[in-house]
Amino acid sequence: MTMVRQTRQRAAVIEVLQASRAHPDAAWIHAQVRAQLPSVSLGTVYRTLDALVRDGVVVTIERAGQATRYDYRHDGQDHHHAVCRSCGAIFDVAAEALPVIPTLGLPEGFQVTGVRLEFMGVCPTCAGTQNPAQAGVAQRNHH
Amino acid sequence: MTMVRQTRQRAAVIEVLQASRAHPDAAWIHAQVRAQLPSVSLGTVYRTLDALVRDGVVVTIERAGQATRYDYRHDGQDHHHAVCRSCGAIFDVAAEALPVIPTLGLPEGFQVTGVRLEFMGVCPTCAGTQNPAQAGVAQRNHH
DNA sequence: TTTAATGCAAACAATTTGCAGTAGA
DNA sequence: TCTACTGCAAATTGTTTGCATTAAA
Repeated sequence: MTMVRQTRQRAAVIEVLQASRAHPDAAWIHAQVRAQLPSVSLGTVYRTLDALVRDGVVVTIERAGQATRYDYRHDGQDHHHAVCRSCGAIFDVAAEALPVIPTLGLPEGFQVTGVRLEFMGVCPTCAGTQNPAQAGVAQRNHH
Repeated sequence: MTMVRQTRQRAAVIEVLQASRAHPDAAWIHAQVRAQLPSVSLGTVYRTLDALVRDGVVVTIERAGQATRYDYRHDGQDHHHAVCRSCGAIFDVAAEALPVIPTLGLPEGFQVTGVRLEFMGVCPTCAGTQNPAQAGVAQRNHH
């Protein structure tokens, strides 16, 4: 039987994740965790995040060439994202604001474990400016 | 004024894209293009694909650590995807099968240019087998 | 004790970029 | 002609992996 172990580093990663709604990436999470446990490696952060994603506790926003952003599902609440094409800022969109998406048109027998909905577009700041805002983890909802 | 030029390599990339509904990645597209124009570089393929994505002609499916898959929007028709977590197979889901998604709950002033909807889950083949199918470009809708 | 989880560093792979040369307009 | 586009190769960068060690159960 496989056995999942409760470790200090795993707890730290989860804690950082829960405390942030800024859609952090692995490197940022790593830095935060190191403030508590200086010896934790980036590899461990990645492995822990993978496990959390598999468990459905954490959701990812993946963009080619850019670091994956991780999003803790607070209270198991579903929500979706609006991603600015220009500056990379990510905004939360409450799932309640959207209708339940029926799983029609799927291949016969496909078992859905999660739905990912992303609105691509231009955020208010970038829409109004010539020079787009700088993307970053710290900066969020920059409007 | 910027000027977009019609080049042989760009035409070849578009042609390959239009001919395939298998959600190919850049390397596969490159190989196909080279069958016609052996000198075309992978860099050019990437640059061309980027332009097509910007123009909204092509849609991407991005997964961390894996190659981005490119999907030509035939007839400008919107459609979404079902991605198998186990083998990576990608299935098309007709947009008609889904309700129009209202853009409520978005940040004030966010201009939506595209919606990306992905059903994550397990495909019929992987659900029924212990050992998952091999993911690949050639293999599509393996049920 | 048993073996999952870790830290470290090296390996990998996808994508981007600088630059000199090519070819559309 | 003019300059967008190309090919090439090197550089980046996010992510994964092998292995000896540590620590949770």
